[in-house]
Amino acid sequence: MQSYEMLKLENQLCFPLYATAKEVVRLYTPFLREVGLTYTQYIAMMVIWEKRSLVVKELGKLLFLDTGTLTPLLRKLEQKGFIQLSNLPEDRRSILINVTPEGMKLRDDAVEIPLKVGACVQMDSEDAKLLFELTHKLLNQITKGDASNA
Amino acid sequence: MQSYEMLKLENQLCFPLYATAKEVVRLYTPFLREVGLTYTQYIAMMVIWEKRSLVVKELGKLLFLDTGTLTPLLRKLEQKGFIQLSNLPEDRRSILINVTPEGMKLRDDAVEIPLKVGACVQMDSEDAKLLFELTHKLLNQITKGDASNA
DNA sequence: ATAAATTACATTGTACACAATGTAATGAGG
DNA sequence: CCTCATTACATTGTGTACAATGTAATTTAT
Repeated sequence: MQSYEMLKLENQLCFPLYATAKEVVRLYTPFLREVGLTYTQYIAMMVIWEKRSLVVKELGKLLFLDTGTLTPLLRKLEQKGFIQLSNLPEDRRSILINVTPEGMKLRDDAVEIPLKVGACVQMDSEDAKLLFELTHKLLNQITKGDASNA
Repeated sequence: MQSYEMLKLENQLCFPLYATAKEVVRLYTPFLREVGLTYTQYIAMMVIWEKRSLVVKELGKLLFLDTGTLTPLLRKLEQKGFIQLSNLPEDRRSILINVTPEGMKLRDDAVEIPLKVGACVQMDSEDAKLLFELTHKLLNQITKGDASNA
């Protein structure tokens, strides 16, 4: 009887984590739409803006996403003209991602987004820092010893 | 130039939140599969186990999910025999969800799941409590003043 | 009582997300 | 060199998630 307590939604840690992540992504949506990106495309572009050039496997490792998600996503980014996909000569199994000039121009439009979203949230910086650290800690804990990270 | 710093993945709070939630859900998957549920079906069943009987709108409000997600999900739970859907006589627009005896039996199989997942995580209870509180705080902040909550 | 607004849910279309499987290229061992 | 395991990505199928739209029932305002 007592053990059913652990099956109550209100006693779960996973649920507020799941729901909050979902609602935060939803907060981004209207701002991202203005620049023609989805949330997942946005975090992919963040990596691509910084690296300029990288391979799909590398991107997947950074975003914790597999090729079943990335393959169609990258094709959409290519269709929109933000990236260019090509074969890596050194290893013809790999796909190289390169940002285009339009892709870099997009960054100038996107640069306001973190501020705009931040303005909607009103979380004090101490809580934000704590939440940042705790989620990173948990993420590292979970994905450590993960075979897919080998 | 400096402002591009805010577009780095590593400086985002949203990303570890998004990735952690995703990976935590993934942790549940093998255990949930043993009892024939997906994660979303599981959190829905948690509410249904506790309430025994409730209307779709109520469930949606508790889970932060809309009918586009819930309608097909509830039909699958009905097909599996865990719930029964019917019209509410007092308001024929509403759909009433009732748990079946098999649905209640499922709870006995599911009762081990929080423990099994907890064993995979190794987060000390202080951090877990903090993370629980911070995500709840942020979730309330975001969904406050939300028209869809009216 | 009746037109108009609202509400509860259903449907459609787009986009993840991932397990499972497939395929071609690379690398390792003999 | 050749076989075999591994790797990087592609494909398929299932299941969310949600915006936008549709529909029928209820409520509100007149």
